[in-house]
Amino acid sequence: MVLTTSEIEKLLDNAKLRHTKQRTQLAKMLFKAENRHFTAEQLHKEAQIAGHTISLATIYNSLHQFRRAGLLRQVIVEPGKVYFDTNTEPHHHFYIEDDGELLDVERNKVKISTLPEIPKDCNIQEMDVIIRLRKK
Amino acid sequence: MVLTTSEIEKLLDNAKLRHTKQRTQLAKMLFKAENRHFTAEQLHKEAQIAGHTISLATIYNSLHQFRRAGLLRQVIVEPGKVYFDTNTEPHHHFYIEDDGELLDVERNKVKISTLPEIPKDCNIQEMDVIIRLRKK
DNA sequence: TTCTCTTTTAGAATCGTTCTAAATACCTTG
DNA sequence: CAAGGTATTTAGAACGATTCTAAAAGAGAA
Repeated sequence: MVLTTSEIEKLLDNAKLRHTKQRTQLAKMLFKAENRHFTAEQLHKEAQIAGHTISLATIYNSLHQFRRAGLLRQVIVEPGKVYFDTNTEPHHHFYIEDDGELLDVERNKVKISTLPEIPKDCNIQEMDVIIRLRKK
Repeated sequence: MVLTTSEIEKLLDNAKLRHTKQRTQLAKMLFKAENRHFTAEQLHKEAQIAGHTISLATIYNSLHQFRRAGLLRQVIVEPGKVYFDTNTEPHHHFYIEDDGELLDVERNKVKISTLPEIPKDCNIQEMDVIIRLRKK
């Protein structure tokens, strides 16, 4: 279930981003029915396989633009590499350490009943729960 | 409250690490009454200020040895840098995004009452809760 | 079309970390 | 204590992910 061209246009308009070939191609790859987790490098390879010509720099640029527009979220689970997540709802993650796979955990599957006192001069920005798994 | 030389020796013995000048100096800097969070670079600077001659490579080597021995834990909260934590008990973290400061949150301050179902072929390795804060 | 501003790009630069190979330190054993 | 063997340390190179740079290409407005 891929977005139509006009849906992509709307998405880019909302993000206040011009419609360029590269951004349109990326948006079509990313915003489908199912959410996905990926790194910039993975997406670059995928785009090349799909026959798109897009430089790695543009991938990085676009991912950060999408992120600023609230269309993507970063997930940090491993030193030296950033995952992006098309699921921008508050939720959590399983991280399978053996193969670097990231899986969504719905928010309501982790019930947090007590929170610590927040330092007085701070606001909560976000809360990440990462459940690290190893294969048996 | 710094460890005595013989306490450091015991600590290195338990970790099955030879007593070298560098490891002893680092252990003395790290294992004090209060727990601390730091990066390899920060520790390197600190060691130099204390007048110790220790290369960055040795800092990295030693930190990983201490980690393997269960004396340190890694915390990953930011792309492209690893924090170490002398608190090896299960616990959580505040991360103050403005200045990269990491604070411990005792385990019992976050009560997690429901956990999602774990993929059948996996075991839980660890669970990280990171509460990201911004200064008002 | 022309002008201006934005976007893309290849490649260089950067940053934290790891690797390499040589020098040094440590610990036996004779 | 000296010799020999292994472990450790080190400077600097290498690395991998990411960001930067400056130039070329593209988009939109007049």
